[in-house]
Amino acid sequence: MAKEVSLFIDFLKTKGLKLTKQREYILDVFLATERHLSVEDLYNIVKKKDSSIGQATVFRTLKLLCEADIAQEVDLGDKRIRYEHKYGHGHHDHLVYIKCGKFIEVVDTGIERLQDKLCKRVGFLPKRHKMDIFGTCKQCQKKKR
Amino acid sequence: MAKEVSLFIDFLKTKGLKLTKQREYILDVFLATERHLSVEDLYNIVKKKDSSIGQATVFRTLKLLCEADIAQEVDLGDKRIRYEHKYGHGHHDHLVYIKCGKFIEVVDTGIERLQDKLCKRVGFLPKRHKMDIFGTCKQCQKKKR
DNA sequence: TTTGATATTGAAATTCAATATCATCTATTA
DNA sequence: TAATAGATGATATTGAATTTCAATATCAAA
Repeated sequence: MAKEVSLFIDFLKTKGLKLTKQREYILDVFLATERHLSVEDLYNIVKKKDSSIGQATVFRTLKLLCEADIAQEVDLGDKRIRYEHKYGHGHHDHLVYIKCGKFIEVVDTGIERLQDKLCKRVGFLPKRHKMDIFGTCKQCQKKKR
Repeated sequence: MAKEVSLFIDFLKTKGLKLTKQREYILDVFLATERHLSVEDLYNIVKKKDSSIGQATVFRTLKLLCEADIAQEVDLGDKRIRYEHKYGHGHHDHLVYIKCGKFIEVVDTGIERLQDKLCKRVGFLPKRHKMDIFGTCKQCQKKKR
């Protein structure tokens, strides 16, 4: 069993909530998918296997997963909330491939250090930051569009 | 007359569009406001002076200003599209003050350089990026919340 | 001027994702 | 088993973004 599942069970327990088969299944699918999913994306995958699961449940489960620090929202500027895996993924930025839709997570300690310096310089106490670089990967650079 | 106004006139001309008093007034107010405005924000300011101007016109004018490179969208993660001045403001990142809502524009050449390096390292061709740091300024750090 | 072609406007309608509501349904416990 | 609390899925609602549409304004040409 993935660490995330037992984490989720613990989280639900402390909140007085229940592990249902819907929640379990939604978490399974979420963990198995290495992409930035919107609620609708995840719902579409989930309903292929079990068409009885409703979009509302997917929505609510994702919120719970965020509360449990298993998932987190990402904003890639496409006007939809997307979710990514959080557990086991420390702070990171994104390189987002604008043509193929893939992304990679990066951390550059040099950049992080300069960000802190910059904040200190102007008397700013940083709480969180986001840095996303949008561009194309080698494969995509060959494509017309 | 602000440079932006003549820019806008030129833009409209090449597009076969007209400079109306509504557009002119909306641009005036936009330029006079040093904040990240949503359509609604700008509309609320505009209608104080001229209550006959509709929200749709503000919306459309902001889109035109973006096309003319006078304004640009900013996404500060509050789930609304905001607009900032673009003309005369080169690329920059933001330090956003999460309590008082102010922000400053920053450019750190060190960070920019490291970003480019990072991209080169993974064979990624960057097109655009955004980096926003959210935190509190000195004044706000004293406040409870 | 006047006209006619075209662009613009404001109000209202529509869209779309996010979220809330609610009448069941389901598990667990007394 | 009954009672209780939570969960579910269908559907309704919200709110910002965007489009529609009939009325109006603009401007070059007559």
